[in-house]
Amino acid sequence: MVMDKHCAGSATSEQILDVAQELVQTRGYNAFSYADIAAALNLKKASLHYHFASKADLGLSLVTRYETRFRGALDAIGESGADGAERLQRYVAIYERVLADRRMCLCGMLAAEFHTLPKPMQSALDHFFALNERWLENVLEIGRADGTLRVEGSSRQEAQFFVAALEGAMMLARSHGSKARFRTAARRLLSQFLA
Amino acid sequence: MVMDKHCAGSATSEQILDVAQELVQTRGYNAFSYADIAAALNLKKASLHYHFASKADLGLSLVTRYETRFRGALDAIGESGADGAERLQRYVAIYERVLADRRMCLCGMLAAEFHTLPKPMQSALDHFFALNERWLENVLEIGRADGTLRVEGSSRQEAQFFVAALEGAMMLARSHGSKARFRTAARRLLSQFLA
DNA sequence: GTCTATAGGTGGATAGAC
DNA sequence: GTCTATCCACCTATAGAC
Repeated sequence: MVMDKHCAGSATSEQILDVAQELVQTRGYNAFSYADIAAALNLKKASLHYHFASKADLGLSLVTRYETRFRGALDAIGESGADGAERLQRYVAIYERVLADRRMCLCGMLAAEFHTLPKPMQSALDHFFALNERWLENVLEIGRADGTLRVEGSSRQEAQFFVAALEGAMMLARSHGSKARFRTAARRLLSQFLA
Repeated sequence: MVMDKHCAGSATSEQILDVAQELVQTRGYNAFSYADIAAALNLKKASLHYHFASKADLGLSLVTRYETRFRGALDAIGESGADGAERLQRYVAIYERVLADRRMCLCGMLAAEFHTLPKPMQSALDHFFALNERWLENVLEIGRADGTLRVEGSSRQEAQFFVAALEGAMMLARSHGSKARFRTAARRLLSQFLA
C-alpha cells in the first residue's frame, strides 16, 4: 500500500482517527478536543498536530475514511449478485453494525452540527449522503424490476426517505439508550418495502 | 399571570430564550455561548447570569418552554374534535412550522448531543419525546377506530417510527438547505398512514 | 515522531459598583 | 437589572528541543 507524505495511514494516524471517530459518534464534533484523543492514546496534544495539522483536517479525514469504508461495504453488496430485497436488508445491516453502544452514525451526527462545520467537511457530508441516496435509488429500482421490492412513486424520493428514517431512528434510539429500539424501527421500515 | 422569583417570564428572559433557542436549533447546545446571546441583544455576558445562573439552567428552561408550547399545540388539536387523519396532518404541520430557514427541531438537535448534556436536560428530553409518542399513539388508535388511518401492528411502535422519520427528515433536509425536501418526506410518511 | 513550553483566544462564571 | 473587571479552565495551534 502506498502512503502519502506525513505517513497518513500510519498506525498512529489510524489510532487517532479511531478514537476521534468514536468521540464524534458519541459526543459530536463540537464536544471533543485534542486533549480527549491525547489522553486516550497516552500522547500529548502537540503530537496530534503532526498527524493532522488542524481539527478541520482531522474532521475531514474522518468523513472521507468513513465514506471509503461505507462505499466498500456497498460495493461488496453490489458484487454479490443479490436480489433487490437482499441488498436492501444488507444496507440496513450496515447501519446496525455502525451503531455500537452509544454511537450514532458519524455522518448523521455531523449532519446535526452541519452549519458549524468547516466548508470542506460540509462538502464531504453532502457527498456521503448523495452516494448513499444514489446507491439506494438504484437498489430500489433493481428490486422493483425483479419483483422483490414494492416501490411506489419516485425511487429517488423513496431513497431519500429511507435514509432519513434510518438516521432519525438511530438518533432517537440512542437517546433512549436502546439499540433494540433502532432494530424495531429499522425492521418496520424494511417491511414496508418487502414485496 | 404570576411570575416566580427573578421574574422568569420577564421580557428580557424571554428574549434571551428566543435567541438561545434559535442558536441551539441552528448550531446546537455545544456550539453557542453566552457571548453570542449577549451580542444579539446588546447586553453583556454577565447580565445573562442574572436571568439564568448557568448555561445548564438556560438549556433546561429552553426545553421546558419548548415542550409547554408543543403541548399547547397538541391540546388544541385534541380539542378540535378532528378525526384521526386530520390530527395526524396537523401534527406534521407543527413540525413544518418549527422548521424555519436553517432550524432543526430543538429537541431533535439536542437528541444528537444527548450524551454531552447535563442530566436535567436529558430528563426533560426524554419527557418531551415520551409525550409526543404517547400523544401520537393515541391519535393512531383514534384513526384506526374511525377508519381514517391505516395502522398495521403496534400503534406504540408506529408512533415511535413516525417521530423518528420526521426528525431524521428534518435533519437531512437541513444539511441540504431545503425545506422542500422535508415537506416531500413528511407527505410521503403521512400518505402511508392515510386510509 | 514525540516532547515541553507557550501563545492567544474563548468558554462559563463570580464579585461588587451603580 | 445591567455594568466593569476579573478568574480560571479549556481550547486550537505553533516553535523548537530531543
